[in-house]
Amino acid sequence: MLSKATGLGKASLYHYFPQGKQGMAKAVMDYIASNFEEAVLRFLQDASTPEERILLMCQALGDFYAHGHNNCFLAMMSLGEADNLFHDQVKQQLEMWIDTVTQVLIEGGIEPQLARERSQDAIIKIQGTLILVRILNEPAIFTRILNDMPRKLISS
Amino acid sequence: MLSKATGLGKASLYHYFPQGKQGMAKAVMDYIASNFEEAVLRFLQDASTPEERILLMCQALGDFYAHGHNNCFLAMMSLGEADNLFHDQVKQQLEMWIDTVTQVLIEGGIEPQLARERSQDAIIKIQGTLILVRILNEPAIFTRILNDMPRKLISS
DNA sequence: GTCTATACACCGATAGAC
DNA sequence: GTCTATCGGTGTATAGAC
Repeated sequence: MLSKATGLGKASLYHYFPQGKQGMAKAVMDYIASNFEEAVLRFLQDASTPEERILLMCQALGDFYAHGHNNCFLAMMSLGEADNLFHDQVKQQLEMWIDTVTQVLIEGGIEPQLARERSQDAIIKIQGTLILVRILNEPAIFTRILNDMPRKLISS
Repeated sequence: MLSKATGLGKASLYHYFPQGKQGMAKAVMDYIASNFEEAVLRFLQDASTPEERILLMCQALGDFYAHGHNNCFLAMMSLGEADNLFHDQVKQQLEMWIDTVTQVLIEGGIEPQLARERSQDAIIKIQGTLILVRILNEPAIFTRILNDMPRKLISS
């Protein structure tokens, strides 16, 4: 697939990625992590109110996951052989996401432990919804969950 | 793996499964579906109250997924090449689970549409939690989600 | 039914020419 | 840098003896 997409032969790809398959996979991971930060996490570091930041993140999530049609790359990489090679990196990315949301909720006046649980709950829902939508082919579920998310995160 | 586990040579396995890999995978799917029905869904058809049935199902789910240490086979089969071969069967299984929970909630006096959404929410949480626990290696999250689940499903 | 032997395609990777 | 050719290994499956 990479060969076809780039127009390069296999050997040329191995020239750019001396670490072979693992190097190519890491490049994809880094690329997606960078995208996610730019397209989603960025809103959590805005100057606006915590409520507004949460709302913006949820909207951004809809686009990032193509309203349920994209899979989560982190979830993919936590399976099979990839898990052996990238577990630490995947874990770190996910923890960063949870921590960032937690911090915003704390700034919004929510108790630290509750903030952490709500943050976990939100990401659990994203992940679970992507699975349901993928299997059932009902994008409306993704929309429903994402619409409810800001309120569930910030309500007192 | 199958050869080692059964003590049979490859050719013998192909004798029992003339459909090859696909036949073997289907056997695994059917086996797990049967287990799930016997170990989890069974409680939803009990003679007790809807509340009690939901509670029993949630307890059974904890064991079935080894408190977060097992992956969901349906979720696995919805990825990659397997999805092409088994999408319909996977979808049917998942719909059956959602429908069964929905029916119990309706019997418990919850409006049909809300019942359906709550049922989806519960299964979303199971799926999402399995991903988080697998990546973060924090089984406590699974316990927390499962403990809250009966209340969230049946509360008025 | 089970085995050994084999076919065949693909994957990950490298060698070496240009 | 890019290519063709090739290697070793593995996965899926079959042939044919017993």
